[in-house]
Amino acid sequence: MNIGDVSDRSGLPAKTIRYYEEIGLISPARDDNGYRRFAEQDLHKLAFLARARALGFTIEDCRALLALYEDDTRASADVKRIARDHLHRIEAKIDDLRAMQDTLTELVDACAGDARPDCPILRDLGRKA
Amino acid sequence: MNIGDVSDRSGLPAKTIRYYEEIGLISPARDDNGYRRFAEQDLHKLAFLARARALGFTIEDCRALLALYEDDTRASADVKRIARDHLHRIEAKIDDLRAMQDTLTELVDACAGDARPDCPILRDLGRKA
DNA sequence: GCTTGACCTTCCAGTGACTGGAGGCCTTAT
DNA sequence: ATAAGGCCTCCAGTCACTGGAAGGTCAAGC
Repeated sequence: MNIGDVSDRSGLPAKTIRYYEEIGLISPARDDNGYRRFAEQDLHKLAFLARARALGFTIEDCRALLALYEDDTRASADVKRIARDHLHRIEAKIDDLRAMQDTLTELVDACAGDARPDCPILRDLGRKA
Repeated sequence: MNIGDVSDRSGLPAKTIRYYEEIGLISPARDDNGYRRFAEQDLHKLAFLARARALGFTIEDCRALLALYEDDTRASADVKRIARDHLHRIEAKIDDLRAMQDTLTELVDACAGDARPDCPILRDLGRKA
């Protein structure tokens, strides 16, 4: 398979696949013409990475997860720790965003949104702390 | 006021304040020795920026909001549009994170987290699509 | 007057995870 | 033979800072 094929089958842009090779997540073989030649195993790794990234894991998390995935002697506790830490970060992020959402919703609701200059949003942003 | 004073009073790191000058959000005066000299008005702008950033507005949103803030002939509709668009992006982001949270919670709960290699998290990531 | 330490300055590089584009080689179909 | 499309590398840009190096300035204490 060339890069276009694995791109289609993994859903990852070719650019991203090249980037993953550059940072050492995958190591596809090369044909004589310099083209990357992907085996099924490479595709499988890319699909793994695509799903891990879709769940919001960082690249370094992905690197660790992939290493564990390929290590038959792993302890599931190591996987779980990575996932739980990531889950906590997501929950913290949600909390932050919810706080912003609450404030913004109030402000947007309070703003007339007409041609007049008076605006509770700007009043809030410009208030003395 | 020197940069350290406005940093303390606005809560923004000195580095960030210099950066805001570099990208044209503020234009503090300069003393003969080259030090930035901040007026109360500069501090007020920085506090405005700090609050807008804390609500998650992008720098370009902040630039637009600041321009509206200083424009007596503004229409509140323009402010409201920026805020509402931003609110929608936040809500979309929350939805994305919640979906991740749901999946991750399931996976973490399903994983024993012990010394054995068997792991539902990795099984999920490595499943054939 | 000198030193010390806390400020302040600019400039450069790095972050994360790509993404876009230039310039050029390779393959396939007409 | 040529044109289209796929592949290659390398460089730059994204966003909003952040860290650090190298050096100028200022106030206090000896």
